[in-house]
Amino acid sequence: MRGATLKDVAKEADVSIASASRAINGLDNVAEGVRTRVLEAAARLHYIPHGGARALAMNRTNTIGLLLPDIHGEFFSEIIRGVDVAARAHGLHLLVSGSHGDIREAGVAVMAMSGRVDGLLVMSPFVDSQDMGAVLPVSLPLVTIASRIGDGSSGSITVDNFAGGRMAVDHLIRQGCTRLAHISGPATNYEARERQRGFETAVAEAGTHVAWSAVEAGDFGEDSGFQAMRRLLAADVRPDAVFTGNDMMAVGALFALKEAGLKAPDDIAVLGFDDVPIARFVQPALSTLRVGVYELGRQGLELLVKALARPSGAPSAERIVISPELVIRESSKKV
Amino acid sequence: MRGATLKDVAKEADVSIASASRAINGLDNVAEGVRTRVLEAAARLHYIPHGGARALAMNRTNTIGLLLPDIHGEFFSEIIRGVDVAARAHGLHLLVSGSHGDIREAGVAVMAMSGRVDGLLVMSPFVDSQDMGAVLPVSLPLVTIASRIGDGSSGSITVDNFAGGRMAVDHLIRQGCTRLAHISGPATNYEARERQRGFETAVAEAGTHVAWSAVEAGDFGEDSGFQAMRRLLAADVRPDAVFTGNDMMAVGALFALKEAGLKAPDDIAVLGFDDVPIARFVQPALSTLRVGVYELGRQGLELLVKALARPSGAPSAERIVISPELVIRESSKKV
DNA sequence: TGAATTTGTGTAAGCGCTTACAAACGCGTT
DNA sequence: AACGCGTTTGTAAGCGCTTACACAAATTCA
Repeated sequence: MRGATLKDVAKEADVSIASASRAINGLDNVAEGVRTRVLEAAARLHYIPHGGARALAMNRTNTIGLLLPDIHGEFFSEIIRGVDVAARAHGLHLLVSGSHGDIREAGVAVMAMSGRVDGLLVMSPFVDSQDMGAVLPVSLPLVTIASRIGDGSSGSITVDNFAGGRMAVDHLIRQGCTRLAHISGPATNYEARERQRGFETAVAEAGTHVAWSAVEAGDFGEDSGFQAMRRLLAADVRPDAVFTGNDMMAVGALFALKEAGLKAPDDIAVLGFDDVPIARFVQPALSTLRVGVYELGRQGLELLVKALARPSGAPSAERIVISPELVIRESSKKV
Repeated sequence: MRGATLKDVAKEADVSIASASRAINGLDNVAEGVRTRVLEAAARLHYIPHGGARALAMNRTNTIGLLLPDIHGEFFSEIIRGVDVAARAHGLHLLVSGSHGDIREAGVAVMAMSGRVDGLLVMSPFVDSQDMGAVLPVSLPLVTIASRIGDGSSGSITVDNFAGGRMAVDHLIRQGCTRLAHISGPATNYEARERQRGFETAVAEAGTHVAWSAVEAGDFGEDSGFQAMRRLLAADVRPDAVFTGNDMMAVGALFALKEAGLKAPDDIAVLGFDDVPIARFVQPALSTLRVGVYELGRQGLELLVKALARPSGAPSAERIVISPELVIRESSKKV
């Protein structure tokens, strides 16, 4: 049972297809009689407009494409939610594509979206995202989220990870810690690198306040945090504070601490990054740098909507930078 | 800079638009010379096929619509991920629409998807979802996830919440508990009702094994679990085991317990439902009934793919029922 | 060598919709 | 009665693509 088309409705109402279209879209240049006849016919036939066809004819899909690296965990759920809520407010739909391990895959996804979306919201945390520019269609308005794609022509919304790294060190020093360690995220991740850079910069600037510092490699996964903390504990000199590249690694680190019979924050203060929901529930509750992920998604979409509204020769590529916010819970509170 | 069209490519390669189409789509009835000429021209012009137009012409969008009640929290993130991974494996795209408070909204979303998707994956946990059938277009293949929409014509994948409720009671009794309480989910939620029904049925069947039982109302939110547990504790007779309609309420209940200076499982055993990631991290680690949410999404899509492959007069509406799995952690371990 | 294929290519008719344009129909004016 | 005007309507040309069909060219086979 193929759905009825506008042609069917027009025939049923005994008017031209053009009039039917006008009536259905509520244009005002239609006689009342015709309008009701068309609307009744449409109802009778269970007519539902064909979005695809309409999009083709109007050259507007009312859909935006959302490209994510990997839809895993609370982080992405929040991004999607932020984007979805904002999109819905603007009457836009969401074509989502996740799980892109690398740029090539993302490129394929972009191709496939071409002609189905009015704009693109892209999150690509890979360090080499620069090259992404080559893959993206020039003709589509684009906003990047927390990515390094800095081709300038696109809008972007990013988190100030560097500042976050510095805030972490400042906080830890203020708690009286002097031996700081950082468990870093994957080297291929731009955000992870920035956080680490913030850490290192702040440590360097702190001068004598920091007696010792180290960086241990992790990969954003809980277990890598666990392992890294173990290594830290096994070494000659132990840190009295550990700042991790994200919350999940902090959770892992907390477990390693417990395993070693140590306690946070008394023995070692622990500070995460992101403020995922779990952070509130672990023991001790995890101090962290909150990133308003929902806002990231929401504002990202708003930015894109603005870009869409602009005449096509979009000049001003707006940029938003969000600062992380220090959330002090138990795991880092020494005083 | 509008993107190049097939026509442009054809002109550039000096062939007919039909040949260009064939070359690009890799059909075999094209001379090698023509093929390379077209491909080169396409590359030169940065041609990207217009998905929308192709969909219209072929009457196949390679997109499936995903309708969710509300994209919140880990649960939905996992569903989306399951669906996305499976979709990608089949070369399908995902048009996602979330945050549907009620059926009317969902209906609007469905309309908007019409003509943009080949099939629909719907999750609508509302008790009155029966009526949803009216809203859904008859012409589209449909699979429901964890919903009550039982119009028979559609495939479905559901969780055996009733069985889960019974398993909860069985487990609690086996731990030696005799005074069982249930903190229920919202009455408007079909899954919540089934879990409760399982609880009540099992209690009734347990005869003298259960000395006392009660049901306290919650709404799936953490705080409602907290409040409900408080009420339970304030009453004359206290339960020695509490089974909650989902994990978040269990988490809230755990906090209420802590507030009252009581301990789980020693004073009161606590058992949740869902096995969200947080369950592993709370103190004590939460026992729960695991629902393979990722699998729910993945298999839901697989079901839909099967339905799509079937000739349009789809007769067999396949149904899958997943049983929850008891995950015993600390919060319910008395022995 | 001519007929019967087997290619390869172009023409054109859609897919379901919107929308410029022109035609048709009132209507009040002169 | 002829005119201009504003309102309704239908005709038709797209949107960018696929694909049935027809036709020409390059085979093959008797």
